[in-house]
Amino acid sequence: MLNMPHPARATIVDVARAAGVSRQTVSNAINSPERVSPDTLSRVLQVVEELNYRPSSAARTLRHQRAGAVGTELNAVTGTPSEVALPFLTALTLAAPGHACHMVPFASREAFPMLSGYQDMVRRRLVDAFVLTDTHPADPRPDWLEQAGIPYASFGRIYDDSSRVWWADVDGSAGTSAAVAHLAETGFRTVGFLGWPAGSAVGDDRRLGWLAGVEQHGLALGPEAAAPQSLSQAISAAERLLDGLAVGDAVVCASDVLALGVQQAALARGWRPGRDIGITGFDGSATAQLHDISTLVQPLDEIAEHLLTVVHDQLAGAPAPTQGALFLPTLTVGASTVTTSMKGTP
Amino acid sequence: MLNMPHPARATIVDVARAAGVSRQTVSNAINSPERVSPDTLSRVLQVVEELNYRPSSAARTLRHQRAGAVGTELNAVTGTPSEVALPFLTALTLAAPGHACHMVPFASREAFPMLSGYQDMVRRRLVDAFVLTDTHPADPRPDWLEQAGIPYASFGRIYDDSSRVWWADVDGSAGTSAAVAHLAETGFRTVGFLGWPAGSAVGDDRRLGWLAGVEQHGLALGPEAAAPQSLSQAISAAERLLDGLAVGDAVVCASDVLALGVQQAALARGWRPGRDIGITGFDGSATAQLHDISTLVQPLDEIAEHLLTVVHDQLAGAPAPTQGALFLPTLTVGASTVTTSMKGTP
DNA sequence: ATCGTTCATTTGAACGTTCATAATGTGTCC
DNA sequence: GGACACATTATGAACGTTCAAATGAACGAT
Repeated sequence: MLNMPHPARATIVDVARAAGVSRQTVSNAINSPERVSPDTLSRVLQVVEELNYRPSSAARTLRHQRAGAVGTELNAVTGTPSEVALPFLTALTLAAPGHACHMVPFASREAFPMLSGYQDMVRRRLVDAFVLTDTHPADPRPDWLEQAGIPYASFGRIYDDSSRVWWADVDGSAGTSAAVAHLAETGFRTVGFLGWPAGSAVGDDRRLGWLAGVEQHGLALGPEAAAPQSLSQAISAAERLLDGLAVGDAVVCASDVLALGVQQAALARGWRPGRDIGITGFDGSATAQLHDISTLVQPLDEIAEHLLTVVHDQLAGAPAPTQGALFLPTLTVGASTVTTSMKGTP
Repeated sequence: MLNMPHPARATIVDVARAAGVSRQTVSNAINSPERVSPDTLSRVLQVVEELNYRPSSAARTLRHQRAGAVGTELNAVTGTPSEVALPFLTALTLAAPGHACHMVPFASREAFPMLSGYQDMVRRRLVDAFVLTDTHPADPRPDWLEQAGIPYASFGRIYDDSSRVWWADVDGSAGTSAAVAHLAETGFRTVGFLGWPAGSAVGDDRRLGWLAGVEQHGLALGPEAAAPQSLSQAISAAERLLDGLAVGDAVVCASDVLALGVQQAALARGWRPGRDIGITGFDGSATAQLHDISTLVQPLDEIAEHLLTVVHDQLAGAPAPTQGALFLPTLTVGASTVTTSMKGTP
């Protein structure tokens, strides 16, 4: 089996030879340029360019005892994957080079993740830390990882224990509150709410923002309803909700799929979204974009940046922050709250 | 800065000492068990378990001159990311351990990918090869990589040059043809088509399957229309299309979004999908699932498996295959072609 | 002239693994 | 009994990098 020869890759010794210096000087030129005299620096860097040298990450990992990589689990169980999973992974991947690391996804077909999967990756020195997603109340992973001494950061609050601070999340309440503000500005006067069945921490939070927003802007509190994250059930719930609303009212929703349900139910009874009824969703998902629904876009870039900082700090032994971090979503306006024929003050 | 001590990780020498053998014997016990006598083997493996030893991938990479990793680019440019991007990445990630490797995603905000990004990852020994996605006619990447001697495999045909064989794709024509067969079985007699504007290789392929299917099953050829991958434009095109169809007819679509457009247009004129009009989409995307549209699900697991085999073979210097590989999509039936009240023969 | 100080650079060692090869023991055949 | 084949285990070296410590040179201050 004649092994395909990799295109000749220059090593640090090749560069050293070509520049007439030692290994270490090349290493310094790259990692601590201030330690190298200006003329040797430029000479070395030029050779680096000529030979297209890049330090081997494997050798670095071996030497530093640090993989320079962060693992993250992809949900592979059949069912509805989170609508923001890919954009979030993309945000992490984009932010990683700024933290001198890269992402390593992993997945299993087991319904529930197992610690051993996480542990193995660390033991094999494939990753130093993890970014968790879809963290839910009673999620065992924060406990596991903490006891195993494995750094992590979670996208989504960690509910069990308020002493856990290694997370970042979207400020749902502020988001729906901002949605109500937008509806008020646009001219809607009564605002209802379509959420998830009570008990979901994320959903309850978003509901509170609706209540606060309606009060703060002196609007009329419309009815509320709940449905799970399924379009058909969202439509059913929306139909009941619309029975209690009139043309000119609005509905704030806890997710984009729920908002889509309201949109479909409205269309079914001939109400034009954005004109006859205002609808806002939550998450900034592709679904909202596709259906032109106003939605609260999660600041995934900021969150990814923050989470990588958090794991980096843990690896560096920096003191833990005092609390998790909340980030504000931003409203993206679609046709579901404003149409070309602007609503005037009646 | 007190560095957080990694939980003590056992090395191969620790295992060797504890088992009373040499490094190499431990290595053999793990990599070539047949070279080790049965009793030493079991003794060593037991110690491996006790100490929870896992070989350092960094040391292996350094020694083998092979990263054991495959890179893949995430499309980070704003716009509509492919609906199957995440499921496909998940499929790759699931298949990777079977090929003794892991995936490394990367991304940039540049509109067009640059070779240098790919080259750097190889030079840093972060990855050995790449899986390309969204390959389009005149895509420069296959050329680049081939000239740089970097192994790759593409999800999606490589159009420029039929001598390129390192790809796998979905058999679009067979897919739409199967969709027509399903519609025929279900009782539809006239079948139209909603595709993308002519010139898209993927779209043209899927259109041919519709034509062939209609002929093969002796159905009536309905009208056809085209729209880009945007819901509003799909709806407009679908409205024109439906004008030329009657209740009881069906439409095969080149994508799930287009199918959604037909569904929405049908609902708008009071036609019940699955009963009054049959609709099939393509891709098995979350959109189709959400809206309960019959769709042709891409066999992503098979494709991922195949692509990893392809890059592995290249790395091993195996002879190139004679052609790319096509995989059949499978039809998932939703409410858009069959409803609870089964269509009988009239 | 001698001694320290500082700066730029070099050298030896180590990170953990596996390849190539050597050493050891175990029979087998004449 | 000795030469040979074979199975099993052990040793040295190398992959490419960076840390810690050593060397050498230039410069003042004494």
